[in-house]
Amino acid sequence: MEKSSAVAALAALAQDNRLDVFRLLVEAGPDGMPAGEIAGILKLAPNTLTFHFDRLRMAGLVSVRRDGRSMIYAARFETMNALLGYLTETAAKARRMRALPLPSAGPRARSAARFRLEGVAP
Amino acid sequence: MEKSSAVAALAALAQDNRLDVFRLLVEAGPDGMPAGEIAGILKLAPNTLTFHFDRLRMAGLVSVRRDGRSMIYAARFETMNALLGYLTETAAKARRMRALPLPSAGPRARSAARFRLEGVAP
DNA sequence: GTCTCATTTCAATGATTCTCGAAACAATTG
DNA sequence: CAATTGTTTCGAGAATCATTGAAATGAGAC
Repeated sequence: MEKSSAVAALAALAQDNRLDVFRLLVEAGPDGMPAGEIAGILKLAPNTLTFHFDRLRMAGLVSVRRDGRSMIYAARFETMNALLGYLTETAAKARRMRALPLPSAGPRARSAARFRLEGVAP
Repeated sequence: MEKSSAVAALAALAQDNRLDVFRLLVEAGPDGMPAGEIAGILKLAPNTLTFHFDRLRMAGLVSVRRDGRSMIYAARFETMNALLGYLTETAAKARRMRALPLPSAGPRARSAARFRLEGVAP
């Protein structure tokens, strides 16, 4: 992931309502959730929610599809994984540069950066 | 980590210059780096840099100490780890709720969320 | 077709954000 | 002490952001 994409994704998540929306969509899984249901749960005005969806969508963090008159939004796990990768990548580089400190000093070994969000975005 | 802290940290990192600053500080390690050196490398006006340091500091992502007339800024790995934890936590919950999909369908197993940034903030 | 439901678009507003120039402050140097 | 260096504080300005109310669009129901 490039820096500009990382900044976009971070900015998209750096807002109370949007973070709530995204976390709700992650819980909902790959099938997503209709906009109206999210508006009901989070008590957000529909037009305000559209505004936030746009931000999340521009950052590649959610996808949309139409089902009847509902719009179904879903989390894009791929992008979230890429963001987490970008954030831990810097740490990995730093670790390499600092030549593996505390090789046997500490009781428990430091684990390498590993993570994965599950799911497939449509 | 609480949601408000996560939003604060995300917002602090969601800006080009600040992300550069933070990544530079992560590379610099626990000993940190003087403000002037960062200003030189990233070509930022000193007062602009102070503005960004304040954001990062308010979010708990960096610490400061004075050394002579230099201010030494250092990344607070603890906070960054907490943020990564917060972000992956949601995913873990979602995974549990969706009852471990693809238990043996894929060739390689999905690993649990594990990460760690190294270092100790002063 | 008309009606209703779900969501989006548009325009306006107050709040924040980022950057800059000028001035102030702190600590070392001469 | 005055001069210099490194950084912060202050004030201002343009830009972006989040929210709102009103109107428009899209799709199914009657």
